[in-house]
Amino acid sequence: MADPAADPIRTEAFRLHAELCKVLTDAKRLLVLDALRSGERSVGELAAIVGCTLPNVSQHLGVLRHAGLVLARRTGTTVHYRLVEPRITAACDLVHSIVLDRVEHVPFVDPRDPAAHGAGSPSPLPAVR
Amino acid sequence: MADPAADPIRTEAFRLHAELCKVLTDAKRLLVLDALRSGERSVGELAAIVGCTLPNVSQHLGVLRHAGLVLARRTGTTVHYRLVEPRITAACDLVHSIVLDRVEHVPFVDPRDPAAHGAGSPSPLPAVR
DNA sequence: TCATTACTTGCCTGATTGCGCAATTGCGAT
DNA sequence: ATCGCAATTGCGCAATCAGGCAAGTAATGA
Repeated sequence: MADPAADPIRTEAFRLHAELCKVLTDAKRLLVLDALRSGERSVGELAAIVGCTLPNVSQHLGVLRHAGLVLARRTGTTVHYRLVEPRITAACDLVHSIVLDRVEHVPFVDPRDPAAHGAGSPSPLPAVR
Repeated sequence: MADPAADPIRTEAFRLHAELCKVLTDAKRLLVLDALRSGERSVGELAAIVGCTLPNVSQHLGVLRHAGLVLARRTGTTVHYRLVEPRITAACDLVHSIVLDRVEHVPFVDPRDPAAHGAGSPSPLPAVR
């Protein structure tokens, strides 16, 4: 049958792929990656840029570090982070361009607006034909 | 200050970006997207390819459809799905290449192997310097 | 109309995730 | 040694998510 779902290393590759994508599912982590495009940043700087507490950004950096997307370098008491995987940046650019295309056509809706419900569901399902 | 974290539409863009990435955090959904590269597939076919139940793959297709990554076309009783966003495919290729590079250097470890612990954590933290 | 095939949706449960807060570590200076 | 700053870690809570199962819908054929 040559069932593609039965190939263990292929399955494993897609599992790792999904796991790597999980790292990119937080807006703050994406902001961190974006901030690191311009070069090294300390944890404190990143906390200020992202706009959250230092422990919080540190945890996010831990996730990114564990995933091998950033590298830490210590100087005295401060730790500087930098990007190590340019392909992630490229992938983020692609996804981000999709999002930007979409917000272009849908001017802007506040996600907390209770009046905007049912407006964000494309292609429900074809009824006939 | 021009605080980048204070720009609401920028923040919203990254929120949507993160949300779109959430769609890609399931191995089965990635397998579905991969299967659709070669053309349209019915839900039943995809269930067989991915190796799960039909309701399960249908739910995943619902997620992909809702995210605007696939489109459904009905013919009789069967529904055929196809890709609509080539940039997602390209982004997946990039991330997948990273994963493949990594499994190349780490032959293969079963994720359920209890003997392989602590082997998958790169760059713990720089101690000194 | 009734049965069958193909697919979708709803509901429930166990597992995961993000965040705030407090405690801790690591390092430099007094 | 001990104080202080930078960063990390542990813990508990609320929210989200994947998967299985049962029920519902849509179209075809008898």
